[in-house]
Amino acid sequence: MTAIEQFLEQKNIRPTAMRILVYQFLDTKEIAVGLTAIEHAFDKAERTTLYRTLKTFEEKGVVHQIDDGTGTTKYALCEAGCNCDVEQDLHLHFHCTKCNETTCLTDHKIQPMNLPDNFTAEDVNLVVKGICDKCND
Amino acid sequence: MTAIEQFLEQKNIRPTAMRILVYQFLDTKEIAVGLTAIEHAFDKAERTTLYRTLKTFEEKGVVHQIDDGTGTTKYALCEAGCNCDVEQDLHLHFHCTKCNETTCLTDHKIQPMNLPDNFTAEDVNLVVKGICDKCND
DNA sequence: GACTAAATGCACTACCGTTGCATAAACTTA
DNA sequence: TAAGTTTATGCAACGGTAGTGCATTTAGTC
Repeated sequence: MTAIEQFLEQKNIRPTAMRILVYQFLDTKEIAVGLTAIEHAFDKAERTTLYRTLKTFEEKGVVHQIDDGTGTTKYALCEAGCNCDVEQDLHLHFHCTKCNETTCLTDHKIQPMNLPDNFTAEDVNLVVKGICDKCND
Repeated sequence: MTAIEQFLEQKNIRPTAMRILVYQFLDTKEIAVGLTAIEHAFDKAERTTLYRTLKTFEEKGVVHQIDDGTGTTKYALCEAGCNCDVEQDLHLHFHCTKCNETTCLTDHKIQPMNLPDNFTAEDVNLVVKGICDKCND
C-alpha cells in the first residue's frame, strides 16, 4: 500500500484509482485548481466523479475550497495540520490576473477582524488580485 | 431635473427611466443586491437591460461589484468620494449565512497586505461570512 | 423633421454546479 | 467463495448566471 493510499484511508476515504490520481494531481500543483482544469488533465475523467471526489475530499479535510472571485470554485490540498474550519487558520489567496492562477499564501494568515456590534464571524475569505511572481519577471 | 438625474449626467450616464429606477432601488437598499434580486423588484424589467445598466454604472464608478462567495455577483452603490479602484479605499463585505444578505462594512477598511517577493497587488476582496446583527437578535 | 448614436428587448449560447438514477466495483458476512 | 450490501462511478439531465448578437425603439443633434 502506497503512502497516498494509507493517507486516504486514515482520512476515512476509500483509496480508489480515481481518487489517488486526483490526489496526486493536486499534490503536484502548487496552485489551486478548478474542476474543469482537473477534468482536462485526465482526458477520460468523468466530470461528476471528479466533482464528488473533491466534495468528499473537502468533507474529510483533505482539500479546501477557494473562491478567488473568478466565479469558479478552486481546490487546493490542505497542508499537514491545516484546519480550514478553524478561523485562526485561514490564509489568504492570491489570484494572478495575467496567468489566471490562484496561489495559496499559506504563510499569510488573516488577522482576526473587528466587526460591528452583533456581527459574528464564521468564515473569512481574503483574495488579493494582481500579478504573481512568475508573471512579474 | 431631479438630483438623481443630475448625478447621473455628471457621471456621464444618460438618465433614462430604467436607470433612475435602478439607482433609486439601490439607494434604498443598505445591502448589496444581485441581478436577479433587482429583476424581481421590477416585474417588467428586462434582465439584459439591468445587466447592462449595472455594467455601465460600474464603469462610471456609480456602483461597485462584490463577490461574496455565493457565486452570484452583487452590486452596491459607491459612497460619496468612494474610489473603488484605489487600493486604500477597499472595505470589507459581510455575508450573512442566515438571511443571505451581503452588507458593505464601509467603515472597515482593509489594511495593506504584506505579499511575498515579486507579487504586486491590484485589488483586494475580503468577505466575512457569519451572522449579521439583524439575525443575531 | 431627418439623421445619428445610444439604450432597450428578445433570443440564444456557454459554462458551472448539482442531482437522480442505473450500473459497476468493492467490501462484508455467512 | 458466493450472496448480499454498501459505496463509487458513469450518464443524462436540470437550473441558474453571465454574457453576446441583432433588430428595434428611444433619445439627443443638426
